[in-house]
Amino acid sequence: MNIGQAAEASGVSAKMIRYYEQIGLIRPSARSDNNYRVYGEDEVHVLRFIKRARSLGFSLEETERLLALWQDRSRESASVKAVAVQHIADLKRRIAEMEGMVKTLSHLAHCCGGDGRPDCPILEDLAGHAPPPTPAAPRPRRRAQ
Amino acid sequence: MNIGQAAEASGVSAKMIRYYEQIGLIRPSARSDNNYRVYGEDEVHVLRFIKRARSLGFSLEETERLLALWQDRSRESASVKAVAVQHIADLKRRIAEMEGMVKTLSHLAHCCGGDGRPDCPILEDLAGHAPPPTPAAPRPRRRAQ
DNA sequence: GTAGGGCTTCCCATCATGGGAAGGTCAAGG
DNA sequence: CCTTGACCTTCCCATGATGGGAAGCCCTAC
Repeated sequence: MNIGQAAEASGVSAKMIRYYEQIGLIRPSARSDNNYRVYGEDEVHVLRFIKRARSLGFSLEETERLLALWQDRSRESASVKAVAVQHIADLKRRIAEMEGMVKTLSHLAHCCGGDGRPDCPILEDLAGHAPPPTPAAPRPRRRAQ
Repeated sequence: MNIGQAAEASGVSAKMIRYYEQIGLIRPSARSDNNYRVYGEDEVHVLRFIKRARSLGFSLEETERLLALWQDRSRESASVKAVAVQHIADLKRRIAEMEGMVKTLSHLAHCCGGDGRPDCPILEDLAGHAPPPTPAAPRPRRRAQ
């Protein structure tokens, strides 16, 4: 199986497969005579594992730990659970943070007329009730080059 | 006021102030004889505006739009509200995504013994019930150089 | 005069992913 | 036999927002 087929079969892009190999998340695959990467079922399972872990929000570093635990038959499930529990806490923290933003913004948006007049509580909040500086907004917007 | 004082007064790091200037989010400050950046109250207000917008999760691009609206006295509050409403929707989408992760993970973690035995529903889920490939986990972990 | 702290620019790293160029390889079809 | 197109290879660059740090200039206090 070439990298394209492994990508198809696992849902991980070829680009990412090469990257995972480069950073040592997966081991270098075998190569065929023409120097193409060659994959088997085992490798596809590993890629699917990574894909699933990523879709649950685990970082590549956490994914690496989980992968190692998966392949360690003498693991203790407590080790796995610890990684998961930590990640859940992290997700909850980020969710709470965003919910705070939503709460504040919803309130402000609710108080904003959203009409043709310039008065806007959203801007007032952002400005901390300071008057806008007279100079116009910057236009060029050339990002770092 | 030098950049360090402006950073102190606004809560935006000196590093970031320079960056914002570089990408055109704020206009280049005046310079003193010794080529130091010089800031006044107006600039600090702008920086605080940016800081507040960032703390509400707005991207720098959205922040730029809000900044322009703030400085446009003939703005329509509808324009501001549109930016906010879009951002709220975005936040809600991301929250929902993460809540899905939390839900799945909480269930799996709850079902996991978290003891000294190797059996682990978390790994089973990640693996899609495939057996772990025999090769040990990769160790080197040398990131892209 | 020198020590320290602040400022300047410039480069690099993060995290995970994608885009794209330049070139090798292979199969099908004219 | 040659071309075309679809693969594959490596290499470099970009994203978004931020921080770290080096090398060198400026100013003030001792």
